[in-house]
Amino acid sequence: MKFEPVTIKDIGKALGLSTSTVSRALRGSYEIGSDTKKQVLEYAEKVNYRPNPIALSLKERRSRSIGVVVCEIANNFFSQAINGIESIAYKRGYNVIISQSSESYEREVVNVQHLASRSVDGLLVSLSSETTDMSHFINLHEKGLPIVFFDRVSNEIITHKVIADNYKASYDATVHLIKNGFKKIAHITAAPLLSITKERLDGYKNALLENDLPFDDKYVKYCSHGEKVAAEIKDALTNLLEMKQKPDAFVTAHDSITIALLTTLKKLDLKIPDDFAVVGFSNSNIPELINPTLTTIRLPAFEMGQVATELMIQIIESKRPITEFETRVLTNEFTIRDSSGFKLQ
Amino acid sequence: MKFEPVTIKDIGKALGLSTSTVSRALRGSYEIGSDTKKQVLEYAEKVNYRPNPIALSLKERRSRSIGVVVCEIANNFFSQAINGIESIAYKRGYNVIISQSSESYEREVVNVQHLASRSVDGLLVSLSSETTDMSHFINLHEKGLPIVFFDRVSNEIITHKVIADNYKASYDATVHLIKNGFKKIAHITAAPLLSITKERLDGYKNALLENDLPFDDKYVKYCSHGEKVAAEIKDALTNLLEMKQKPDAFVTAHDSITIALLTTLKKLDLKIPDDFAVVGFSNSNIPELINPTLTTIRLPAFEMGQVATELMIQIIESKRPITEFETRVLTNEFTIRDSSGFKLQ
DNA sequence: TATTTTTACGCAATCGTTCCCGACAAAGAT
DNA sequence: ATCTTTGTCGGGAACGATTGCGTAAAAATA
Repeated sequence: MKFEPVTIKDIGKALGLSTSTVSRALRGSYEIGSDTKKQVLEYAEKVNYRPNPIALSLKERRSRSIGVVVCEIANNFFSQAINGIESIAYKRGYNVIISQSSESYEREVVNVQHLASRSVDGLLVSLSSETTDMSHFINLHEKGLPIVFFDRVSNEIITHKVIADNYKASYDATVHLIKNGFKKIAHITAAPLLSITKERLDGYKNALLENDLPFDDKYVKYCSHGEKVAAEIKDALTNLLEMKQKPDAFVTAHDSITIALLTTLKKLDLKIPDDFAVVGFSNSNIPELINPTLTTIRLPAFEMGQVATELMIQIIESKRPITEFETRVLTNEFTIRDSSGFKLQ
Repeated sequence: MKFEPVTIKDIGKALGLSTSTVSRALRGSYEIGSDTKKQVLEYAEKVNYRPNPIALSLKERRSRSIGVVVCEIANNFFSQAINGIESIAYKRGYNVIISQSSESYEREVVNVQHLASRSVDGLLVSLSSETTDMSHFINLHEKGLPIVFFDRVSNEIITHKVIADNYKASYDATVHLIKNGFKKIAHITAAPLLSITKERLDGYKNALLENDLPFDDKYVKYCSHGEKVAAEIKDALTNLLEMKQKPDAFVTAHDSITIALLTTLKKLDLKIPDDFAVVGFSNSNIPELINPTLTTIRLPAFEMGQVATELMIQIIESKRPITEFETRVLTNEFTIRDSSGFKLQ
């Protein structure tokens, strides 16, 4: 009843050879006679022999698998990124083991330990929004486990990183709104600790300053966006709408925030872009179907996953330890649609 | 430089004990003295000992990992389902290894072989739209590998299955359209081979017949929806619009078809629901933001993933071989919005 | 005190594979 | 004819953990 694949030992027994001979024949070693080699190869083919990856992992201390740590799988950006990861990993013969932190530091730590103990050959990481202490990564990294960060990175570890040009994206978005006549632009963004949050905030801030508009803290709202983004957005929005100088436009720094904002505005029966203009970071596949069509910054999620995985495999398969690391910055797709149309005077 | 975790042997050496004693102490065996036990436990804690899962896998011929085979990760339904899978698997101490077939039979076969050779303890499968030959699954299943199907199932293998009530969903959707005055309802659906396609077609068909409306083959369009759904939809739509009796409503059987249809209708500047009403299967998180708001059938993706995983772990951890299998049918969420509003007379 | 039982631990096999180290024949060199 | 080389192959350890069996010493019993 059990699942019993054929082993190298079985082949040896069947052919009257030792396991070492079979092993060598299978790997095409020069010290095996061509007759024996052919015999083994043919028999192995016949019985559909597949080397046991578990045994190989134990022996070689590598598993040909890559661990992925993200905060959420069911998210446009990350599922697209995972798609990119999987596409490269598959081609290169690696398995992908996925775990999600749900934006929790503790879950992140547990997941990372779990993956490490499963002997993944490397870790592809996008940090949780709670993470400040990086020691769980630093420990493993110092012991030689390759780590590549993407999207949400940290500068506490020197390794390959793959990010989008967040600064430029929110800079461009903000400038675009300014050009269209909006002057009181609010920024609703993710958790303050994240690298993406800082970069996007800087872009927004500098766009304002360079266009002689004031930067005001009160126009910046942070949403940690765990399970309850909608509620957070509503609070933030209520807060913004109660201001004497209420904003006339929003730059949202995250897909779920964008959606929550649009939903909230719609519930309050506020018009876009007449009451408020919106430019959102979003990897949604239907910005054109939203009413009004949504001006978006789309992150190159798929490519980010691909590049991160390529860099990872490069490290894993490198003979000599890698000392030169790079930070790959990919460009976003900024598409202007109706939600950021000209301000009515 | 290498990544060298502490082993049971290291502990034994440090404490002057044999590996067997350490192993037994760690597992709390009764035949180890309490002093020794305490000593080992404390030392293991101190050096942060973690048993090597690879070695355990080799020994116990199980890997505490579950393989997932879906056609696409970056898809609302599947990413939500994977979320459900991961949530249960994590709780029960299992890893999740994901692969995608991209609707290709060949890729599916390769992925399945790959997962099987990695000694996954079980396979969670949603079939590709090309799959007719099930022998790659049958072989493994006969050798004792647990398989649980979800969403896209096959009756060639008797095992647990988790599906949505596809029949009822499309039946209800069709009846709803009929009640709202639509009489020429087209059905745009997925690949003809899939179980979900058949079930949804039956629901649609019977709803028509029971309401004394004719069922017409020409109103049913199949889209295999690989990479080029949009083009397929456009063809199907062109075809439908050229009919003398062109339809006045659509029931779409898949998320990407729904989106492609809406996009195409929008491009052609056709009005919903005045020109055409639409009810779509969709697990999009923004049906209310679409213009007009979209009447949807939402599959319980997360729950399906959860249930499938629970059933899987039940099989894996069962002492005696399981002979009684069930097909769990979960209910969908049918939400009526504007895209299926009353027909103008 | 002598014998049996219990306690507490070690030895060694096992899982599937690789690889170092010999072994031993035939062939070539001297 | 003897020695060295070459070509083929097998033995066995190793990877990390579990576990059946064996056994010394200590404890319990006769």
